[in-house]
Amino acid sequence: MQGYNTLWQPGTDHASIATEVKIISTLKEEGITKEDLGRDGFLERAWAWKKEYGGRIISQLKKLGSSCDWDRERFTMDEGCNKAVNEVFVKMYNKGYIYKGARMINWCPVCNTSISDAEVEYEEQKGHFWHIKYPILNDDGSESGEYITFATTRPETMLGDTAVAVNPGDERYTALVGKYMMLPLMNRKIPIIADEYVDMEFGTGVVKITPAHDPNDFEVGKRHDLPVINIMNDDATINENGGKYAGMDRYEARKAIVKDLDELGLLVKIEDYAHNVGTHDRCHTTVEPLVKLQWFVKMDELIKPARRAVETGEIKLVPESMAKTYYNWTDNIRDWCISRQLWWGHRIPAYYCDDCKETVVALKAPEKCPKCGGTHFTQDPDTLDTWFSSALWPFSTLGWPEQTKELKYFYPTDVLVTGYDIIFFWVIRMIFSGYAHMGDKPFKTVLFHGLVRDDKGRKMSKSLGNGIDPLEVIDKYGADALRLTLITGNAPGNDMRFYWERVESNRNFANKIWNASRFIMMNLPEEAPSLPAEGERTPADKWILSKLNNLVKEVTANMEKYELGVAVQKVYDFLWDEYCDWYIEMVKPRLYKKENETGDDVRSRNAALYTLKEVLTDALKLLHPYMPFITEEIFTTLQDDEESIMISSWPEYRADREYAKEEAEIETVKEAIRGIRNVRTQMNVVPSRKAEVYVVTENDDVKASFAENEYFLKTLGSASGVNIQSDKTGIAEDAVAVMLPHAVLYMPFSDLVDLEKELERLEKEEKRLECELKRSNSMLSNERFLSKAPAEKIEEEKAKLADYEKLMEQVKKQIADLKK
RNA sequence: GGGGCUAUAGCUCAGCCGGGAGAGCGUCCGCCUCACACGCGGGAGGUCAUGGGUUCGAGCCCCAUUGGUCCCACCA
Repeated sequence: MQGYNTLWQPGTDHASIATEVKIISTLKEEGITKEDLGRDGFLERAWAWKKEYGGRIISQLKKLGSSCDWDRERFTMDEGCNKAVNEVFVKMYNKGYIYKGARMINWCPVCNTSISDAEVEYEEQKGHFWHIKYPILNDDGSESGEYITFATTRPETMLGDTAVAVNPGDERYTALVGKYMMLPLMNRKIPIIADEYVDMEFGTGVVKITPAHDPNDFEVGKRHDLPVINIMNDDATINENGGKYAGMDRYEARKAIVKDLDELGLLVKIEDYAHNVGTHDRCHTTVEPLVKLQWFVKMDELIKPARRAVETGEIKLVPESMAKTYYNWTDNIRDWCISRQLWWGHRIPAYYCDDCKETVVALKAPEKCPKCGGTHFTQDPDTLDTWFSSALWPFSTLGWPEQTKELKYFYPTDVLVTGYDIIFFWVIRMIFSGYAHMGDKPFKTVLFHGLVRDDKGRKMSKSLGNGIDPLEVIDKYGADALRLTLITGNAPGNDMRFYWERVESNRNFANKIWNASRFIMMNLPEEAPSLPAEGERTPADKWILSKLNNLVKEVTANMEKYELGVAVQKVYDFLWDEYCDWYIEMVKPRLYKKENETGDDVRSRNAALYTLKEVLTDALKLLHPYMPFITEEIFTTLQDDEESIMISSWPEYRADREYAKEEAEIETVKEAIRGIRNVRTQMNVVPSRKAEVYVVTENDDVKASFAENEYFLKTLGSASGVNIQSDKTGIAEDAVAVMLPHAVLYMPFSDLVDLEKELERLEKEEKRLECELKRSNSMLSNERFLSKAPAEKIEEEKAKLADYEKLMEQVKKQIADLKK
């Protein structure tokens, strides 16, 4: 395996709405608001709550044997990381990457706070569509007597209208574009403009534009340089810009305005209309879009190196398909609004002179205003977006801007493992921040995993109550089983559903390994077995070594390609099927001490024990990344050479451990045993009833290998005796046959077997072979296959065909014999 | 509205480079065989969403359609 310098970085905590909301709700129980506490008091409470909450988690982890410690946890909001955040903010501001600008935000008039898009809940409400008309003016300013009609769900916002828009392609209105109209009630002259935003098909194809109170209108207003007239106070009452409606609540004003328009004859009609309205998810008040000054990061330049890094492969995304999503974000990037109207977070290091309102951005509060010399400043009340500090995580947690030795060693790190849902929020921002402030990428590879959902495919959430507490899972089935469940069962970047059954089956696997290890340790002598001489290894020993050797090669390759699920599936199959179900069973007879032991018996037992132990040890190493606890426990008990599996070397592929001959030999024997078992089950033969087995083959190699491994047919195939011969001499005519590519096994079941059933079975086999022969023949007689397919594929197919033909011959002969 | 992901056994999912369809769970049959019943042995079960195309050959590559799902934006 390649070496990694990945650092398990300290836990961090960031400004977050969720935290603030949580704390506010705990305060609510005591009947106080955050304003009652004041900013400092609030932060103090927040810290206390955080510490208690975090402390609970840590004490649980400690119970599970973790060495984590609250004091060692480091928070981004502590002094060290706060310093990095300020440093970055000031640097970017001075370079012109951070600016202040107007932006539409969601405002909750009841909570008197701005809320994030994520906190806006759209609910369908029954409302009305008010159809209104505005009088069109002649060029000299007099009323033309013509009107333009449109519909609105929010008539009160007309007080802030600064235009009316139509689609530029809409022929109905082409002549009107550029003309002016009189805004009723306010007596303001406003233009008729053309903008793509307007949907010709919808309503009358006319939209009134209120840049200060609608996000789309705000964008339209920017494009056409329209004035932004704010008509509302923060508590959603009409302000002085609303003329005679000033002081009214937004809904009162709506009523009054509709009434007044009606009296002027400008209200065309009212229709019922159901539409989605944004509400605050906590108090369900209808949110009010308002224009406020916010801080922004200018993205067009900063994003370039981040896009290039993935393009050139300097940063690798796994799976690669995530690049599509990545580019979709980089190519449609907009300036990043980084200010949040919260208290729990990094406060923006911008200070305003109390006297001249000059803005000073600095690491510390300035003492003297550079413009007027004033000495009193007020810091900007806003905090930074969670992701602003998170974006600095790869280096801020390592002590930057100090050039610490951790920073030198761990930056850039190798792999970031994260969920695909935060490609935009976190991954992209870490990447561009890395290039901007460190001049280098933060990591070389990003490995994306999916999200864990519940068994119905829903996202786990508190409100649904469908979350799974990992500690509960660990309590029931163990941390290893949970880890294995989360790593397997899906490909990188795909979501997975959580099933208790899967955890249980992985617990069963852990149990299987545990029992296998117990069996081996039971049999290990006081003195560790010694390395056997080459000749002391049986074909079975070499077979399992060869299998392990290939496993090491494949698993290593898979892991280096981050195919973690595929890799562990192979280890799982090897340990359970090959090692436990076959090798241990094969080796058992050699382990038990006999009465009159020869030196060969002792040496064979030693070889078996040595092989059992070495194969298990290496397999445990392959499994360790997935199931660290059980593998470490077994490893340290099983051997004394190394202190911990964590620092042991990763197994390596060895050319001298390729035992092709023995592998083929044992596979044939396995095939024979499976065939025997199969026949016995189909014939309903009780396991206690042994049967004589005849191996008929003309091939000397096959004869030799059956001779060497005949006792497996006795121990695993319930054979009373094994006879190896070249023809059917001395075998009952009605013996049951098992077809192998290079031999036929016969079992004289005459008195147990139903002849009809046996014929049925053979005819089924004949049918299967017919299909295979047909397929293989058609491939090999296809000229285009022969001319275009690679030579090795053709050879492979020819060999298969030969095997099928041989088997077919045997089956036909047996059927004929039985029919006699 | 924009952009992803996805469709394979009854269920949940693998399937690496295009070359005879796999696992776990469930189900059926037989077994408490001295590591393990959280187990052992054997079996049944698939038109790889649909329709085209490329190829000697498609679960895999291309196009279209339909269903599921997520992210972003949002309907005057």
